[in-house]
Amino acid sequence: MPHLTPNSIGSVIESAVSKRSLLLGRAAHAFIIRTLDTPPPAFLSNHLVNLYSKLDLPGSAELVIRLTPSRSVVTWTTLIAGLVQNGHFASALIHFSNMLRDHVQPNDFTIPCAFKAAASLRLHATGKQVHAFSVKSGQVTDVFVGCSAFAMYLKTGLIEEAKKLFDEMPEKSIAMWNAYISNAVDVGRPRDAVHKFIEFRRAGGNPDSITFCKFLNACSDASYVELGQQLHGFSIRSGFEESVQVSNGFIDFYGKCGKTGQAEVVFDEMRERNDVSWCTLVSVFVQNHEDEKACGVFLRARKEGVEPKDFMVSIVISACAGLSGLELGRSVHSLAVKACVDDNIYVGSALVDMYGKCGSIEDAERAFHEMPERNLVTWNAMMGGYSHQGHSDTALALFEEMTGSYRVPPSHVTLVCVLSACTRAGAVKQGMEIFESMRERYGIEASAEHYACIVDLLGRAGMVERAYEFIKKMPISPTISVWGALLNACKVYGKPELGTIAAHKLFELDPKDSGNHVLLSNLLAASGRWEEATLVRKEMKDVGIKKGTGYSWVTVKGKVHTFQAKDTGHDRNSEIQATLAKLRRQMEAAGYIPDTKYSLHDLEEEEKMTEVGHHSEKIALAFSLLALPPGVPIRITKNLRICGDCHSAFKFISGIVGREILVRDNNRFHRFRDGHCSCRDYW
DNA sequence: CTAGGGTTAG
Repeated sequence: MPHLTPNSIGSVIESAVSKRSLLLGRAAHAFIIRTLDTPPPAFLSNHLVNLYSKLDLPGSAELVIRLTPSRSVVTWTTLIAGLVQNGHFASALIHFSNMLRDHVQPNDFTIPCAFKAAASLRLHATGKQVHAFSVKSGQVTDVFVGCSAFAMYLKTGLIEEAKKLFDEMPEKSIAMWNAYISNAVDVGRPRDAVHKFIEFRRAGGNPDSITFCKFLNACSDASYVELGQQLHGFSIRSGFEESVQVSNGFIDFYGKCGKTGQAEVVFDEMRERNDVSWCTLVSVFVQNHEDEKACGVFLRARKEGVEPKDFMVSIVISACAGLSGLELGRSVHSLAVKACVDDNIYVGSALVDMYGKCGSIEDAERAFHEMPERNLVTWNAMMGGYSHQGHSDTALALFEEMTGSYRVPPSHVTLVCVLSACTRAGAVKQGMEIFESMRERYGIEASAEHYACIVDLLGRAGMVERAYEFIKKMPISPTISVWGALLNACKVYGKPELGTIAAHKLFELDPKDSGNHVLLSNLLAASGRWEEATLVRKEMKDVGIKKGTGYSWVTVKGKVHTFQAKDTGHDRNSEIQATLAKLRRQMEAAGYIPDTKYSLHDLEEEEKMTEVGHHSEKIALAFSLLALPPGVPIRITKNLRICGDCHSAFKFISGIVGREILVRDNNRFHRFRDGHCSCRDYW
């Protein structure tokens, strides 16, 4: 490289920075040391500081600074800006004061960095000092300086100071409006954000891509669905159809409003996508419980060569949790290890959650213990896993450990886990005590979810009337899950009157749901109130509510086998039928009597018996017994709730064949072993 | 060679 001039070395370093190539940058640095005088020209030192601070090697950058006698404002600012960009806010502030001690005056590039660092650390006193400095030097009126000072006051919560600054600014850049709107969204005041946007438009402002993104967040947070849709037209007219960020914002907005179809349309129509586009679409499907679609988009992304980063991996793992897809979950786990993202706290928490929901508590524990750091979500996931699997005592012990020795303050999610663990353990007294001390001890206001837990707690313990009295005294209006818990208890303990009250509340709140009608009708039938039961069925038919088709599925060697009731379409059908017949004989010998009230059709008794014998979960079980090697636990997933007859049949079968049977239905998890189920009181 | 406001999650 004989012809390299200092100027061209500068360009080489510049390109190393833009390509983020440390190798190239180090080569240039070595070349400088070998061929040029020490110290090199000041501008080359600046280039080197820029290189190391952008590539997040602050130590090397500091070293270059120390070896540069002619440190200028640019040298210092380059270092500080790099530190801020890489999130090292405290060192940025330390170097800001080092710079002052070095008698170098900050310019209007330096001060915004200092404001940003102070704001990110919520150091309002430091922020005020920087502000005072910029007033004295006359720099506040600069649009960048003023805007960053304004943003600092917003972030540190000094709203009055922020407003004063806003009004005093001679020229308001769009960044100032964006900072305002964005802050309103961040502090949970989306309506303020919307009002500010309208004020901005009245003042003649034209939104840019950042305004659109933040405004969309405000729309979804405040459920302003129509406003967001109107904005879609406006954004296209303003020429933002090509903006990847804005399109990503619309995908997210439509997803949060439950319009997954629209979200997909926006995604499909994008000419260019980045990995955020893919992640957003996957998470849209997960948020709306369309986990299969989420996995489908993920596989498509893999095919298109999108790198599996921590973000994507954590979302896909939660999709696997929703599907109870242990095999797929394991394969995403190994992908996470290969991509070196399994150390990420989001990924780790998602793994704990996934293994817990898939019924593999040992894997959940392993993932939990292997995590380098844990946060509240990690603890919640582990506790949820234990509680879900019926290990109530372990869940409660973990709660003690978390709040006691680890001093992690619980969230409302934690308390839902704890209360449901109490329910499973039948610990009424303990559960009530925790519930009543929530506000005082943990500063958590009980939400409808917590009330539902208590109704469930009392209901499952057989105190159905007390549960109803409890609902009547609720200070907030009871939700679907509250009445659902009561109806469930009425079903278990045969309380047709209360059950009818609960069910009718549910019909109002959730008119399209078929499950509640079926539950009430079964309850009435079981209590001998045949006419009322028939009436509920008739009502259901009249209003046009259909019971969704029930599916059960199992995964064998990575292939998913799906079954419906009375399914005869599988390749191994004749073997399946033979297994079902054999199982029925063995069960009957052990004392099993088919419970025909779970047959939903108007048939003769004999036919009903045959029908319940061919529910999708039984077929899936027969197939699993054929297809899986002996001793391996059988995992069945069902999109509806497992039927009561199948539930008792599975208990018998688990004893007869000596196998563990794990069923994940759309309500809960069942582990059948040695003639028992982990949910004991459920049916 | 240096700057403000910013899209995705458990």
